[in-house]
Amino acid sequence: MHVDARERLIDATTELLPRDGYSAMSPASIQRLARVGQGSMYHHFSGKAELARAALERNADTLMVACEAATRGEGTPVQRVCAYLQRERDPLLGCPVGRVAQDREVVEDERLREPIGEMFAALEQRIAAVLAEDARIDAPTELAAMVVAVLQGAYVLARAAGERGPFDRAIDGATRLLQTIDKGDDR
Amino acid sequence: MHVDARERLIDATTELLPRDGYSAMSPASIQRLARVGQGSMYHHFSGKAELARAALERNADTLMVACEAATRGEGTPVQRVCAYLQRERDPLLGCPVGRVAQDREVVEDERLREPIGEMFAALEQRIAAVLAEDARIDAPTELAAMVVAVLQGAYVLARAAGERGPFDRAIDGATRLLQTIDKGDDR
DNA sequence: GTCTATAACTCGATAGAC
DNA sequence: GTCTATCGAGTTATAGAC
Repeated sequence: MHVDARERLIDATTELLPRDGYSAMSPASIQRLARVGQGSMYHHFSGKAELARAALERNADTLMVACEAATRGEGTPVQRVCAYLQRERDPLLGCPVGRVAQDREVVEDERLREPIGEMFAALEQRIAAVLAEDARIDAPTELAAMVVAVLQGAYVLARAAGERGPFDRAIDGATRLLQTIDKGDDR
Repeated sequence: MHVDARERLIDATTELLPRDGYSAMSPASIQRLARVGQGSMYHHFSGKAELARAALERNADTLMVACEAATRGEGTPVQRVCAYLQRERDPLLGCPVGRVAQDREVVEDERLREPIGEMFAALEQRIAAVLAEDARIDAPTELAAMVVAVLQGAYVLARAAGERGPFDRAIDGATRLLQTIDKGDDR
């Protein structure tokens, strides 16, 4: 079985984006990993930006699906959001999408920023909707933004520390705090 | 009154680091802003990395001082931590220190990662110490990590969205949640 | 559709005059 | 201590053969 070059290029970019970021990810490295030549890459994509956008959209989809799966489980709304927070992640690598949101080139190119902004907005909305199922929780919108922010910030701290400790502490702190507002009696 | 070239170089780098990140910040732009020539810069510093480290240390010091000032005020421990969260910031620019913590070149160069990691550790410790003043708060260490993470994540969300909305929501959510554990009777 | 060669540019850093 | 000229490497992208 053999996937075509276009597909392999997106696969490779999907893998390299979180590792190198956008600016530091060179077309040469993509071509190497995808086992695709220079000319081939520029045949399928107009350039690095278009390829990165395709890969970002794919990574964003994957994360959205994972969020929906994690929050669809059993338990109170708060418990389901906590389950999402506790998901398996690789803190030292960085978030496959958020990792590049600090990159200046990305933020200044609307085509690249768009899929990232949309994913975070969708994540926030999804989590807010789950929390809103419990009518006694006020400000579900703000709590949802906080949940997404804790995750992204936890990645930043882990990378800055060179170890996952701060990541786990931050997630743990957020989980504990959320549980204190969970009355846990609406199942 | 006239500051020497060395000082102007650090000043300029201090300003450019949060704006451009590390990789995208070129020595040429530093020289332009500092009104210092190429040769002069390489006379005072061994290169871009050494200059960036000096600037990062300065930015980290500034932020630590601001955190200590904000948490030294009136009110319960939780109120003082919330006051720190609510400090005036420029979400679309990015944190003067955390902004570069995602950069691969920075993370892989111990000389650059060190001052960043140390600042976050110090922030966490400071906030944990404040929260620990209230003996009824459990897991002050984890809550402190969460507070620092929320801030860093809020920056990420704002840059990804291209507007400060998500930043304000995340800070607001964290503030509200923290206030729910504040019994507010130990002053 | 894929290849190789190379253009056009920018990067960080160095050399050597003054 | 500061200047200008330049190096060598690496960048994204294009040209043109196959």
